[in-house]
Amino acid sequence: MPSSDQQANGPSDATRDRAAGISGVERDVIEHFVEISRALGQPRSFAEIYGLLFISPHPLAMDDLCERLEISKGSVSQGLKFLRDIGAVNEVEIEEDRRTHYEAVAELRHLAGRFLRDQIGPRLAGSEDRLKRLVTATSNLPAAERAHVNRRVTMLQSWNKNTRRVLPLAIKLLGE
Amino acid sequence: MPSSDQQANGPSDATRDRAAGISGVERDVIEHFVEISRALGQPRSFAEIYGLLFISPHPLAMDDLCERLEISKGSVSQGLKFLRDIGAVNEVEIEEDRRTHYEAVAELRHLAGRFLRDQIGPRLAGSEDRLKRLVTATSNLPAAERAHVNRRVTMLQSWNKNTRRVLPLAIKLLGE
DNA sequence: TTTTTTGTTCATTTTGGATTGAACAAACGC
DNA sequence: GCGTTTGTTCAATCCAAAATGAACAAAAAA
Repeated sequence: MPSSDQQANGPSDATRDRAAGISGVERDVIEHFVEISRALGQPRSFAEIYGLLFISPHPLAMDDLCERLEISKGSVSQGLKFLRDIGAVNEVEIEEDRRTHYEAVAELRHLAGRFLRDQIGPRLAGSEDRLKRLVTATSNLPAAERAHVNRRVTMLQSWNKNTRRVLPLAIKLLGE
Repeated sequence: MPSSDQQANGPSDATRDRAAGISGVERDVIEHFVEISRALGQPRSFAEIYGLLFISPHPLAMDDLCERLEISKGSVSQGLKFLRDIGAVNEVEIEEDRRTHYEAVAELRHLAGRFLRDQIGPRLAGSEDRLKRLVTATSNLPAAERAHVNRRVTMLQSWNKNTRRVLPLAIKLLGE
């Protein structure tokens, strides 16, 4: 009876969330991650998944996440894929249960580093390409406009360069 | 005739945007800011306003922004309020025109600093409060859970502390 | 083999937040 | 005073992105 054991002992806790077994403290920790992830423009469900894994004392499988967070299987699958891709969760093999379980990677430097590298880095690279093309487009502009536009575009290039220089340093500093 | 002069000379440009006078290069620069701002979770219209001001050779009034970007007066008003608040634009007085005009503040360090201080800082402060309350809530947990939850919450506090320490440094580094 | 369990994909639905536009206020010119 | 111009506010609307859930595939158990 692997599917109903969570009903068997946990749910007498008066502070649990609605139907599923989310205690008050767990809810608060999850909400903490939801807020952070909103600031980073990531969907709420992703943060909920990471949050529950972060506070859980043992790895959880997709089913557990669906039931306890009350979100759909599709969302959990997508969320786990994202979290796997940025290295925020690890797969864990559990004896006598063939479902793959997940645990949260709990190292700030690792998390931030991968997030910045995978989510922000590519955007900065794209910007650089776009700005290069802009320089070309600028060159066949009436002379009057050209000077000013060129100054601005050059400025944007230098902003990009600075940002790419500082991000890796910031990540390194985060590691204590 | 201050309102229609833009129709008098600019619009013969074949690469202009639909009805309003946005040239191809201008459009690209604006789009550049739109992408950056999306990564920061800010509305498109705000980025469009800043972008047009950034590339414009002279300050613009609300009317100009409405017409050329084809967005509503309400949006422009809200966008300018936000940009004023974070110090991304300056008000400029123009002779013989009582409308207040705006110019973009074009210093990366200033922009990033104010944005982080005003938008991210308060969130981090809020987090710290929430985490403090969490520590209290944790203390009346069954001993078995308490140890683990406490370790996790402590970890979150240290992440917060590190982030607050690194952000100002990163801003300083951005200033070349 | 057939059935069940586990997990992914993707077309549709839902929704949070951005945009609109009308009502309003405030400042200026007459 | 009265009309006009400039700018803000906020309820209603709209839309892009997130969530859903059914269809599907793959692997294990029967």
